[in-house]
Amino acid sequence: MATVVPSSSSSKACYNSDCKELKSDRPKKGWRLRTGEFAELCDRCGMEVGSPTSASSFSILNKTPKRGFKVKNNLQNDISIFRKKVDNVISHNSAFEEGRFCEIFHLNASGWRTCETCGKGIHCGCIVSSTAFMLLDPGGIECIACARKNIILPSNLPWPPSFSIQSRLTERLRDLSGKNWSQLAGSGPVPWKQAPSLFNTASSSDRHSDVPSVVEISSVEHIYGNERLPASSLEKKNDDLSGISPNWNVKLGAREMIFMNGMRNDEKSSSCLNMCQQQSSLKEDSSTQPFGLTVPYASSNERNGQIGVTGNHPQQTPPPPHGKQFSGPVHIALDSSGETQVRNGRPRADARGRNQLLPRYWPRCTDQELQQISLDSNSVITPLFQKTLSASDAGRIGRLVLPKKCAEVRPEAYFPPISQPEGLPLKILDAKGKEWIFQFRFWPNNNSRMYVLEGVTPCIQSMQLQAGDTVTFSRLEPEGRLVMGFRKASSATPSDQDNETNKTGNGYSTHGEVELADPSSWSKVDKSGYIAKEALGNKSSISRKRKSSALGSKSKRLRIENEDLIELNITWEEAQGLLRPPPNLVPSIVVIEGFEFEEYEDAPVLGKPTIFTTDDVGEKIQWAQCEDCQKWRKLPASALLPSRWTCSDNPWDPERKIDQHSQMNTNAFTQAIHIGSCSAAQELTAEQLEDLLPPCNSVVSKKMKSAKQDPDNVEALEGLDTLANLAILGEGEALPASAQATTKHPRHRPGCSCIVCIQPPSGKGPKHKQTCTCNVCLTVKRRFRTLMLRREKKQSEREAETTRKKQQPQLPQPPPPMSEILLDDDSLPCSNTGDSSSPNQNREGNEGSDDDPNRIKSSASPFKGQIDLNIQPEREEELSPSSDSGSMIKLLHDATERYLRQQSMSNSFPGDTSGGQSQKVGEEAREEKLCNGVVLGNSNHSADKEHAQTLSMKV
DNA sequence: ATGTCGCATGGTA
DNA sequence: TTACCATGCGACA
Repeated sequence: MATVVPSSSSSKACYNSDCKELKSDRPKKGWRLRTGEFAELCDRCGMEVGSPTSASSFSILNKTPKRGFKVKNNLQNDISIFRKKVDNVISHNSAFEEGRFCEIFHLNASGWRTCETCGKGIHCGCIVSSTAFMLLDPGGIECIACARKNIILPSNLPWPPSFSIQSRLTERLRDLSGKNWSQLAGSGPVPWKQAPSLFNTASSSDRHSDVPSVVEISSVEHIYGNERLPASSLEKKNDDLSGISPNWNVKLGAREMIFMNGMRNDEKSSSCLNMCQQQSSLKEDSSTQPFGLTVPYASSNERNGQIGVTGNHPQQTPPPPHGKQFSGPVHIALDSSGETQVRNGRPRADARGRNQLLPRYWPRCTDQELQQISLDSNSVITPLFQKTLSASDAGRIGRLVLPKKCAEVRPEAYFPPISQPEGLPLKILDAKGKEWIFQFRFWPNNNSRMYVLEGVTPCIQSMQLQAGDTVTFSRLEPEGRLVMGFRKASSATPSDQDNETNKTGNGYSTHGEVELADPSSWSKVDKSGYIAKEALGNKSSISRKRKSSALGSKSKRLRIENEDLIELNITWEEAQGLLRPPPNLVPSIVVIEGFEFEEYEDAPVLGKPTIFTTDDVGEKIQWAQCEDCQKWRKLPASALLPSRWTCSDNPWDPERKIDQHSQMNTNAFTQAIHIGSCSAAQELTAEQLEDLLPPCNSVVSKKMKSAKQDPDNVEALEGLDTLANLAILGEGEALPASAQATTKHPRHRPGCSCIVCIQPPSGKGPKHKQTCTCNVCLTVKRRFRTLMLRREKKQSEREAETTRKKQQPQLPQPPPPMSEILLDDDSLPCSNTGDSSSPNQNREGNEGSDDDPNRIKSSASPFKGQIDLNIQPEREEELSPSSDSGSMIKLLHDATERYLRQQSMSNSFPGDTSGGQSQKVGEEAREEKLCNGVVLGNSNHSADKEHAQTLSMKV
């Protein structure tokens, strides 16, 4: 009875071809026909159907011409039995009312089966009916009602209902508890042992031949002969399904066909409503529908049907095709325009919350790709999932992180279960047929597991993949082999765009919703397949606008890599220059690896790069350049400027107040207060600016020239990083920018010339001779010297401590105070007031202890006769006295003395508050300031201040 | 110094 | 809040 053969309304027979009855003179209305008319049923079949109320209750069903499906296997259903049963039912109710009519005009009525438990006939050939039964492990099916009774039975339906139905069917299943559904869902996937074909441990013949395993989307032509659904029908269908299936009508050209074997309920997709024999009820929330017959993937109709694409589980792998119904390609449904329907592939999933495979893993393969994958076989391809390669995936580590859902047995058991972290080797074919063997394994992670494929590097390289590209894992049926396809990021499918850039919060394309509501847009959508590609080139302003993109963190990272690379093409130094501490926050000081870092509770703020200095009265100021007039403006040091700052945003310039014609970029806030003006003259001369600019922004020759012209400035600059850089440059030819890069500390600012910032990164930069007296070398030497002094003192203290210990051996020794542990080499001469810290802070207090012989290293330096600027003073400290460091010490001493003599003309800094120290200490402290611009061993507050003082210059 | 392995961490949905 | 997962990182070879 489910096979409804369209017939002329003038026919006297009941429209139900299985009925054999003659319709009466007043036939009952049945479902809506493609012509827009309603099927005329006999009194019995159409009983109680003709009333408007009844009709409305079936509106979705009636108005929804469905895509046709074929059952790929050759399961012949005992329709006669079913007819009898239906007839029995009909004797009580209208068959149509009972929803036992399949809405599809099944020409061949394939797919009818009987429940193994109750014998109820169920059409298994369409998506909707897939919710009405479940496959049984031993074969056969069971209606949903019977399944409820055996709810703990695992479902044989790994694929959820691909399209949810807001229908009477749903209501009928509403009483099924969520818990039950959950349980069903949890059992959704077929246990791995039931799907051995993937690893060729069982032939296809082992499978249950009577299981309607593969349901394919057949072309409308196939179902309807050469007829096609009139546009009106399609429209009606979409009207009915509006709000149900936002994505399902996303269509592209045939070659852009995307596979989709299912949709979440909230996608509410629907392509085929098959109201067959629904005695059970679905939960209203179709998302909880755990069952689903294989939702057909779209497949290529090219290559004479050699490519079959299914969404079935291996267990449901169809037997070798035979017979006209089961052979040939899986046809994708065509819309009225004849274009191939495209869907975002969703592998089977139980659509239940966390058991659901994230949309980003849904396989979206073009048939071209599948054609690529299909090789030359007649295999059916089952896209499983895809993974957009992260940097880690594509990196040298060779580990491809697998989605847990795809890796674990349930519910997305694409890979064999592994219980040991070592996992199993997996053979995966690439599109060329080459076999790769990856280690499928996991490691524990947060009470969970993290699954990876190891050893993918050769494959990745072979495919020339990189981060952002996508690999697709499919299964080749009936061989059951895993196939790995790929898609370059540059050739991302439109659905990728749809899913990754157009996703709204719920992960579904708004396109789909719009398009669903307007079927006429289908053709647009079809084209959009290519348009979307073009849109990709635009780097999708949409994606940036969308706050909640479907992109994961991975994708965001990728996006940065791929799209914002240019925008991020700034150096670390520049980035540091952009960082500003959050306003009104005092940083805490953290010493890491001997280096001092300012740590803020809040993240640093990206601000406009400015130049910090002090004015002639010793007040900290900063200079900022107007974005409009390019003039430099003096601002308080505490000012935090936006990245785009103009004179009009300058409320600190009362003398340069509102200039009406320069308010282009003024916001309301700044208008309300004092506002600067671009018309105001710059307070900074070009030469002064030249001096202010950090070396990276200033031509060295100009700087030197400027220095010559202004001895005062050169004094300020020479004591800073400029001098260090120049010293490095002075070694010979100018170094490329990369060679000049230093390992500046995170809070480095222009002008900071602490030893951390002035030394080139490890392995970079020229090697300095022992006799070199450049600023960097002198700094290193001086630090070394102070280290030695400190070490001596430490040792003597330790000896004294040991003596005390011997006198009081029973008393536990408190840990040394932090000031002692973290004392900087230069802090020793300074006060040990506990606030000592510096960017150079080292741990020689510990590392330099003599009682740690492991730390004594040979001084055999690979750079004999040279000074490695990358050498760490604390390491130097560890030099063995027996080594040739003695000469080095002497050299250091000589250089230091020479340097001190050179600096003897320098006056004490006004901000030098290191009173109370010995003269030597004071000199050293000053010495540090002169050389590094940062008071080593001082608190960060004073250091910052004095840093600015060091930068002080008469502007 | 470099690569690998195993796990931990933290960002994100 | 939790789970996932991209990536960092220490240990080790």
